[in-house]
Amino acid sequence: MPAPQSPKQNRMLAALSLAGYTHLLPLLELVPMPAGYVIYELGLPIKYLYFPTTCIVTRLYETENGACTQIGIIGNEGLADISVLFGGERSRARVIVQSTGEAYRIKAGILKSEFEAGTELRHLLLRFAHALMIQTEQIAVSNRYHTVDQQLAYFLLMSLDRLSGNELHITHEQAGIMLGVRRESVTVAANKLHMAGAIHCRRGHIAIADRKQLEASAGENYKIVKEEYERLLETYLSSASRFGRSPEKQFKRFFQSIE
Amino acid sequence: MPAPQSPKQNRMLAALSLAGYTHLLPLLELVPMPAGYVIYELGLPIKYLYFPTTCIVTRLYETENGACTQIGIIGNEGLADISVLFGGERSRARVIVQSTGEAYRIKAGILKSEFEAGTELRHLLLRFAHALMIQTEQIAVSNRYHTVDQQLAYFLLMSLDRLSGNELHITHEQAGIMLGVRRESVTVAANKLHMAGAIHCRRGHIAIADRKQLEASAGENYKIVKEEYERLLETYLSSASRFGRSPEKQFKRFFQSIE
DNA sequence: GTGGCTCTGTACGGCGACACACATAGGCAC
DNA sequence: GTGCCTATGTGTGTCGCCGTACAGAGCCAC
Repeated sequence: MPAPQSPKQNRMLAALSLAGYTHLLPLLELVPMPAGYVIYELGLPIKYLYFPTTCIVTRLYETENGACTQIGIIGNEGLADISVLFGGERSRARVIVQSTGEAYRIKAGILKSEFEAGTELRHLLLRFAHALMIQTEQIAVSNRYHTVDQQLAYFLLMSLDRLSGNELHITHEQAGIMLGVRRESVTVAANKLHMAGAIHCRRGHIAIADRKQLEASAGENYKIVKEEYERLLETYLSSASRFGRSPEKQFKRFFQSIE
Repeated sequence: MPAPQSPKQNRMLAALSLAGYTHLLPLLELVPMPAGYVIYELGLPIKYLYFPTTCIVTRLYETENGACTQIGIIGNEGLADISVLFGGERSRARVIVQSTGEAYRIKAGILKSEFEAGTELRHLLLRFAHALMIQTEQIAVSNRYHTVDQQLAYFLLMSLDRLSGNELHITHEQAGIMLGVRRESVTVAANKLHMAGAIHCRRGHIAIADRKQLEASAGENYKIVKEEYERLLETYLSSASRFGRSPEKQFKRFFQSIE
């Protein structure tokens, strides 16, 4: 495991080759990320992009009348927010810190240039973007077909996968905002999950009691996204070793035949 | 207007510089795209990517028990399917032809190489990917908050924006599959839109009667995505002129500093 | 025109979530 | 402990969509 307070706590950064990492290192700055901090919002200028280490970041979509839905969650496997790199300056998504922690930030313009220039970083970022898209697609499906119970289970699992403990500091009200449902619906759903033995609730806290049970409650919903993220992390690892040896050469061979 | 049966009917290809376009041209092949043709499905090999000209392509997401939801629609402004370029080989999205027409196809491996190599094409593709992500995000929100009427209106507008006429060849059953609702719900919703004077239905056909009214029925849903796609097309136009003059200059500096 | 298939319209009970209202309980400040 | 604020639990009526069932209507083949 990497030492505390190292950029390598972010798995994407850890996946970089030595050359790529040392190149990026002086451009990174450790910053605290308090819950509620707005990283990106329509109309606000974007100065920095963030590689989370111990915080988690949520992508929300707000409708005209103020209703929200979470459309993605980002932990130490990624970057907040990737959409800036795609050239579409405007997005209705609002990106905020969901859980207090730390991140390494980098000037948005610099990372954009790095994204343009270096194949290695770009590959990692695109691969991550793909996983994020699958997350959003899955949420779209979930919003149509799944019950609040299932969605709450999914949300808890996704969040806790990206945190060290097994307890989430969140009220039913806040969870309701994330899921785009009423606070009361969260309460009812949480009670169902509690009855099933999956979670344990305290005032302002939700903890996993039985992970297997919780995963069962979430259904295919979680399974698919989890698998995708496991594949993402595998890609990170293989990328690190591949690029570690001889950056560009190995990369070319990769396209000729899959090793 | 471009001549019939030219790759320039696809707006992304039309946005390329002369150099980029002539480079790509011999690699493109005109193919008919019959409705229902599967472009991409989990488990099937991907040989070709498609630049639609007169067809429209839909991205569906299928759950384990066979229920579907549309998570995106692609016309002559884009490419089907971009996810292949991102390095995530697997996606649960199924990409099929929704409306019969034509497209220019290119070998997936070749376009992937072009995507890696050329900044111009990559910029266009990423910009398009951003618009597609916003579409998916919007659908996620829509699936939570909007009624079937609104979603049907949105679907009709998005489809007909990408076709030449103002009539869609589609049954209520098929529309129901796209929206992820029952056939009967589509019938009821279509009648509401008909009563409002927005559309006119025939057996197997739905036509716009009053576009303003239909847009009003769709709500912010459509407006946001439409604006995003207008911005995308503007980017295409400005890109064509910018790259026409001096292609790689702005990124050269960073290539040097990397080495 | 006639038959037959597909598409469309309508109805009814059920369920999940919503809006609203209100009661209870946890935990911090003092 | 006491008070107070916030978080949580519960109930009632409404609404939108689902599942199911069935009737009518359009259109092609013959």
